[in-house]
Amino acid sequence: MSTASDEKAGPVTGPTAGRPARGRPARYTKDGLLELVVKVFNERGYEAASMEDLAKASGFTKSTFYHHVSGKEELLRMAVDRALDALSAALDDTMAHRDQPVEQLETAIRRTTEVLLAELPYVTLLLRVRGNTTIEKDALARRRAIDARLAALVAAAVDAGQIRGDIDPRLVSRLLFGMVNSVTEWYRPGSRSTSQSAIVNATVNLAMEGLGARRAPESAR
Amino acid sequence: MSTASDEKAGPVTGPTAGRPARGRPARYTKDGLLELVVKVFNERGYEAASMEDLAKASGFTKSTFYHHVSGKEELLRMAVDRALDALSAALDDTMAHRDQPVEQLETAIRRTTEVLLAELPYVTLLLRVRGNTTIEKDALARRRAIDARLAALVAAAVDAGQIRGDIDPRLVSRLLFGMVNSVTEWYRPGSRSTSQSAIVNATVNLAMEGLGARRAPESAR
DNA sequence: GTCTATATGTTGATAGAC
DNA sequence: GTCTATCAACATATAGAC
Repeated sequence: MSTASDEKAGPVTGPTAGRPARGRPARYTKDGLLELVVKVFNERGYEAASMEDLAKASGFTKSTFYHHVSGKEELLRMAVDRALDALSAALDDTMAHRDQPVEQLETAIRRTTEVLLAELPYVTLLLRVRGNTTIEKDALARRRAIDARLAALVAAAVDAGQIRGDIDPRLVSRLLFGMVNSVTEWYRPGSRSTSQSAIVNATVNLAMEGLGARRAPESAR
Repeated sequence: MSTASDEKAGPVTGPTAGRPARGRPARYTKDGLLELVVKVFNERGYEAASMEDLAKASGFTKSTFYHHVSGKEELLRMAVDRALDALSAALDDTMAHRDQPVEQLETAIRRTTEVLLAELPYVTLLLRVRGNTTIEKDALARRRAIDARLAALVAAAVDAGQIRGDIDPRLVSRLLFGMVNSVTEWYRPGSRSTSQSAIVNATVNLAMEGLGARRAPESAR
């Protein structure tokens, strides 16, 4: 549960085979069970998803389900931590290369979008967290830290004169990564009409160049 | 409750004065009460907000509150309809002017952002609807219709050769209006640091021109 | 119009037999 | 490890006294 990609082992990722037989109904890896739980969280909403929903989706009874997991909040924590770890790692990696600020910014947009697509259910859940419990507030704090690093990247590129400086860098950062994050609202894996690489390239290109319209000199209104 | 802006009458928009007195505790216009309800929905989440929460926030007991409103779902319907009516009206207005496609698109981005800021709580609630009940499914259907009209505006501008055509128009539309909608995630009214007009201009300018970086000719990866 | 009291169902979580 | 049975708390919603 510590990092994003460590599978426990073996070929088992879902129910062992077909029907959950009685007596020995289903078997999951930790990650396999988490994946299923997050799917239900995203479909029904975290609050609205009951432990009975989760148990039924896994093929366990509610009580057996409790034997495998510690509680609803802990499931949420594992899920959002996975998203936050992946996003942080991508950003660490981006800033490890001492490129030009504008190149770092472009890489950050690209890598963030890639992580979002690779860890879609976990990031989706993370972005819907609104922060009542301690776990949610911790997740929001980690998110804010990431947002601050992204905003700093924008500011650095402005200071270097490599991108436009007529908009507040924090506002630019919010809008740009708001665009990136909005992908969770509609993308569904396996969509034949829109490949992941097309989404990544579109996000980067729209961020850097916009619609590319020739515009009349704008002023008031 | 039919349209977005019709106040019932009079100066009353919140509790009449100070403490809700016993026997005649509070008085709201329909819109005033809805505004308060939507505030609680957005703070706690629609599902998580109980009718008792809403009643307490209004100064009524739960039972009295039920005397004024018909139920939780109907409150949701009124709120999301208000957002949808406002967005539809802005789009109707935009397309009524027979400007160039690229101008219509720019106006749509501007007007949509303005509506989002003017009706922030209602649009925020609308954007969080995930669709289990009939009311939610109806709201999502109306949203999809609006999204389709926006995507058509993008496609028309591409066809007219006025904006870039190297990205699927539907993808462009999703990303651009995903950026616009992301404003609900962070904007709080009364923010002195970021005026509404600054947000609107930033949204339009970023959409049209992007970061304005001079980029190396891109290809692979 | 507002209240107290309650009907009816669901929630997250546990106890204990097998 | 899985089950049945059960818990206290809380949900939406209503009935009826005042």
